[in-house]
Amino acid sequence: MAQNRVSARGARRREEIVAVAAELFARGGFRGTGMTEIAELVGITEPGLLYHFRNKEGLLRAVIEWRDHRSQEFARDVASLGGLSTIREMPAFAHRNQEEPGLTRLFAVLLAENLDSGAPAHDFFVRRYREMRDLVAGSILVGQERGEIRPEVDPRLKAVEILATLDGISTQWLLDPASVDLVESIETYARTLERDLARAED
Amino acid sequence: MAQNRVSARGARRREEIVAVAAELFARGGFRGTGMTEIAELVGITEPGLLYHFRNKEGLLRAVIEWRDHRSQEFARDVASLGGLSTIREMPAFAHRNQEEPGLTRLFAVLLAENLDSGAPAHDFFVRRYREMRDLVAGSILVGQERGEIRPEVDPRLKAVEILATLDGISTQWLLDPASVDLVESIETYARTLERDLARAED
DNA sequence: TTTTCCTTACTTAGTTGTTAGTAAGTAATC
DNA sequence: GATTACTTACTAACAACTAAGTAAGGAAAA
Repeated sequence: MAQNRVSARGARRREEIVAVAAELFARGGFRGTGMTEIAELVGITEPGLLYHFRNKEGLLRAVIEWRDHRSQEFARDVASLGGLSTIREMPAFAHRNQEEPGLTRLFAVLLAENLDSGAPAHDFFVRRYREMRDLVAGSILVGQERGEIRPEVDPRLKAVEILATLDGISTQWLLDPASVDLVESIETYARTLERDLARAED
Repeated sequence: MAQNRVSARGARRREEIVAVAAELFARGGFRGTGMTEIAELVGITEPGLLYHFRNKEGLLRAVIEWRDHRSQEFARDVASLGGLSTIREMPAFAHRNQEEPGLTRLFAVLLAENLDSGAPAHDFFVRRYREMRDLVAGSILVGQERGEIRPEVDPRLKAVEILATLDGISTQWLLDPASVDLVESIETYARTLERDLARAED
């Protein structure tokens, strides 16, 4: 077929399609978005899309992979700091999400759509969250080794909690941005966390 | 039409349908679940469903209302305790969710499907989360008046954070129950919260 | 430099399956 | 004997996807 061939023109077109699809999937979900809708916005016919992507699921995969790269890069950078420094980067993370709500929304919507095992991207999200938890837990462990973080903290449980809170705040913000201030909420949470993790010595 | 008439037989049938629909919406979402699928599982034809419910969205509304009643009852009971007592009821909340994952899953899936304003149940979820935040914030305020909770805590921001964490933990558990222990995670979070909210006096 | 020719990037037209929802008639129930 | 609770038969719209043909681009040959 065609997807394997590397052609500058085609690659550019594919990126264009992926960007549009990401936008629409973020709004309406995978199941709620039709190929026609995507095609129309790209300025192509429906079979034109299917020339570039084997099928709708292939397009979904491309969207996820593309967006995941950027997202994981950032996460890895932040986590590599280790310990409390990682936590202090959380407001930056919030700012980025606020300015680019598409990414945040895309993953929130797709995650829920793929909770069920058997859903097209279920395994991807299982893997992703395991990796993220490992990343955060590792960062906590580093903090404990440095003596910045209380040793009684269970890194794995705290990782679940931190990711949960960040996701949950983002979701409430996406639902009702007039009522929930993303940056303020995450900044406050970061302070809470710092207080929580730091050894009680004052 | 028919929905207004009150007939014992019909009411029972409607409940039956709502229960089945809730189960299927929880697995596959609203958009991912067909009327035929629901009808088949109820043991009725598709137009048979539409006799009881004006259309698919009407069925969704019925499902949400039904499940929301039970859910909010519980939330109200717990919040009425006020202060730290409310937080100490969180493990019970976790146990209930674990034993009845349908409800948890239903709301997680439907919430994400309705993030977009214009989605059929968007307004419902906006209202629901505002109410829940008010409920939790009120409970924190009570705790502060009693002197159980530090006065520096911002009740509204802490309410966002608490709901976020509970939702986020539930979602991770739904996605990957083998990796995330719902009850343990929430119990640990409850302890964290108690430590966080209590005045620092030891 | 122009012609040849293959590959890439599509289009038009159509298929098949499924969707929510309707119209009209019928069986059960009170 | 009317109201309630359906059924069968259908429709119109739309879903993802396929088949087959074509236009444009770029590289190589004449």
